[in-house]
Amino acid sequence: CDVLHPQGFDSFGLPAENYAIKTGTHPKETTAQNIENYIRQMKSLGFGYDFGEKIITSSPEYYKWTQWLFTQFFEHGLVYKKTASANWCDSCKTVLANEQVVDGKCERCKNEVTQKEVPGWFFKITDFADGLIEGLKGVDWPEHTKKNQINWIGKSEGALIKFPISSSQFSIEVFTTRPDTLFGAMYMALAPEHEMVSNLKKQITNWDEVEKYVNDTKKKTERERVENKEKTGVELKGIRAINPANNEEIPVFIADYVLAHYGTGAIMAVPAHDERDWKFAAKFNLPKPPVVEPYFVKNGGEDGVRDDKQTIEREAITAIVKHWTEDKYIVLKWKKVDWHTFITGGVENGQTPEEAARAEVLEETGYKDIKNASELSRFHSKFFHVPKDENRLAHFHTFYFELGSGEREIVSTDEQKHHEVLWLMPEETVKVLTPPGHLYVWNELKNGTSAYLGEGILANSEKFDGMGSEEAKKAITDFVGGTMTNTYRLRDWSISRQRYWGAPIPVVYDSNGSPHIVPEKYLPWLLPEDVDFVPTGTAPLAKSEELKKRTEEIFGKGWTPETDTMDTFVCSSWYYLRYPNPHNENMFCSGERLRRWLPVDLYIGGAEHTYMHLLYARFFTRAMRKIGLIDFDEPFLKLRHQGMVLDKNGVKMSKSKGNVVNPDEITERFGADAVRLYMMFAGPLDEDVMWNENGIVGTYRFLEKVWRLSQMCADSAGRKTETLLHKTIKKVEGDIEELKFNTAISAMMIFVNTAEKEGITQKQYEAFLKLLAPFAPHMTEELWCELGYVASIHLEKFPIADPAHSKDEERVIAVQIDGKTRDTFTVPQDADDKAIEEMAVSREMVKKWLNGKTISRIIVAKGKIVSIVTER
RNA sequence: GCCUAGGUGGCGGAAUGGUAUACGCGAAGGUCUCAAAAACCUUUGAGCGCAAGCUCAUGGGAGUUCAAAUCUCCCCCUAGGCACCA
Repeated sequence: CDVLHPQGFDSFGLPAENYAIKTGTHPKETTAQNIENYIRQMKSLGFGYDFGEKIITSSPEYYKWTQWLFTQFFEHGLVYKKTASANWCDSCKTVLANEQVVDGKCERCKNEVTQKEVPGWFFKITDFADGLIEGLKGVDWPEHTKKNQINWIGKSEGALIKFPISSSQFSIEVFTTRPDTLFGAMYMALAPEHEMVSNLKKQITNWDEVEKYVNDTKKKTERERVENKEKTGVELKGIRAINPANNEEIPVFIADYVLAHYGTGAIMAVPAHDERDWKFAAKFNLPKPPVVEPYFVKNGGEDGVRDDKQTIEREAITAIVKHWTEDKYIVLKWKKVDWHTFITGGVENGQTPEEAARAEVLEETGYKDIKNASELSRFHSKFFHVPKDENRLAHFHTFYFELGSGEREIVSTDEQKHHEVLWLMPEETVKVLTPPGHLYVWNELKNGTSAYLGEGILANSEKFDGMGSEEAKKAITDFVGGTMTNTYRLRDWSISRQRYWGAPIPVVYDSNGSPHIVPEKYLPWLLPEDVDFVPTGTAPLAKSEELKKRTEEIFGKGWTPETDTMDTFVCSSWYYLRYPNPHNENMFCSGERLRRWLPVDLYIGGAEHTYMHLLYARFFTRAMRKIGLIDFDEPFLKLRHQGMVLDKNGVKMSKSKGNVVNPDEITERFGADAVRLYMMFAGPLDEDVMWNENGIVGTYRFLEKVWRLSQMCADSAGRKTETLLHKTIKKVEGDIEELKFNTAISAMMIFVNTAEKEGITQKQYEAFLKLLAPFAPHMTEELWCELGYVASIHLEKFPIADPAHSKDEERVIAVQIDGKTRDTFTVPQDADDKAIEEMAVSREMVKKWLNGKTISRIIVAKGKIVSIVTER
């Protein structure tokens, strides 16, 4: 079949620009030189690309279409302008990428970096969030890559709820995934950047403190806010919010753990059911009342809920009882069922739960001297009560009792029939306890109360008490007039860069400052060349007289050009659509060629592209389909990752570390084929490869053996060689299909080692050379020529494995006795399980090991293993 | 802190429920040689044993199974990524 295996150069970007700044050479020139060198090196390694079809993203021929796509997106409402916070160096007057910020300082001038609102163009990738999640179902990608993208997009289902600010006309909207916990909201927290902070300035009585906190936050990079473990914040004194569920006033804080760009930039804080809110509330002495009580449903097992049985709902108690002198606790071991529990029982009419608990302790264990009593958290539980033969939905009150002495009454024989009273140490208790609810209260007793994050049954929530979390989410949202909605952690894609070496954004501004796209007939909107690209604090393109003149000549006096360039990820988000038709001057790609070649069948790239490139490319594909430019949703049907090459200390190779290997030098020493083989042999494709020159010696020797083998071809050879040849063809073919080049090479090494010993015919040797040809293209071509062929070996068909030849006459059977391999023997290939079993038990070795034991079971597995199990 | 992927000889790795350590590197001994290099042959997980062979070993601990590097749970460590996601 036809394969399009193209190669291109993503040549815009910061590294090229930095290199140009350093050397004073225009990036256009260095880029051209580098491309030429790369192509030469790739050719010397025998890479079979068609370099006539190459793409260079920094060429006007290509970026014309990058710009054209921008204008298409613009016209279809997928582009907009807004300000967003970015790392800003006030000394360089420039935006910095996270990696250019070192310890909160600019890597170039060491000036302190602050967060600044910077205007820029954005692509509406969030419009496609659901599709980007759904689309992953239909593609053959590594599971972990899919998982990572889904987590990155981060869909949360929740509600928008408004909290009025008392004695003002304002209200603040929050997004929450847990509207069921609204009655437990004890404070609100706003991102320090939240617009309401300045709106409410007049009413805030501690403005100085608030302003200082806002300014301090600006000094933190988002990363520092993330890594800060201690929760900080400042209360907005003089401001109170009203919890719309119960109309109670709660304090309002600003806190940097709340991020402006997620949700609404404001949260309702429920200390009892969120870990961060719990910590924050603890620090600021705020109450933490629980409003959701844990609910455990037991499914499966002896005590799992059974659909065919009736369910009895009742109030219940459970009690943890501590020994009067030792650190031991009462656990009941049940007799009719495999249960270990604390003391449990029902609450009778007229009893308080505590009375019921005390009575139950007395009844079941006889102990009566309860010295200290305290109440623990409530929980709910649904399970099948084996002794009572019915499902139970029990609402538990839990108590902790400390005994004062061992004073005890006699326990009725009836109770004794049900369970045995054990006194257990804490570590034993944890091990044996059956009900999850009991483990939960035990944890609370031992480790103190903490935030309960799960769902459950509502309490302290007025008329919603007793409702399940799931149902309550909608009910409470409706009750306060909120709306159910989804939020994503994915943010819109900022594509503006204040740099020189990128595709100019094809936008001009009229004299009022309103943006207009550059019409198609003026594309490519060329990157001006009369620009000093050394950074001076103004955007490089703003310094171009030519660009200014061009804009005025075309659009009129007073019109000005956009001076930002595009993020290079824009260029790389659609290049695969250009590959089938790279020189088309009328379209980004003809419809015919799109249908012929796309989507991409197999895409190989590093795992580091999971969140950016791969997501952006998928967004582009979906956006272009929406516009009607293409007719598929997913650009890459099958994706596999390749690993990085590390130096021998396991460090990523990079120019800045000076640990890179020059392919020219290494090819000179070992030859391209040995280097290629080593790279493939060193490990699985998707794992990193440690560069170790000693390893190349191995593949070099292998190639020498292959060469020598050409002198050893005879008229006939052992049957072994023929069998192995067909096995090897099958193995190599399958491994290539699965991209397991390391094991394919291993199989070929085994073949050569065997052929050396067993002999080889010319026909077998020729078949082997064809197998090796894709791996070692140069040497196999040479040998092919020496054999007298005129046409290239690379035009030959791949050998076909003959199943009739790839089967051995015999196979080896292993015998395991009680799980240990004790003997092996060979049987004819066609032996059946019955015969194998009979042979196994008649073996001397097997008889010896079976000496005096009775066989209870014999398993013949996959015609390979006989497993004999004796009675124990 | 969170997400993802890993942890197998001296080293790179093989085996995805069925004889652990394929293949390669390195190392030791030998053949050839005046010598060396190259090449070739033998050995090479640990321990015990004259040997046949036995015991132990896939980060640690528990479990499921006739059988676990492989499946389940807990813990430890390493790498990569990260935007405290309400």
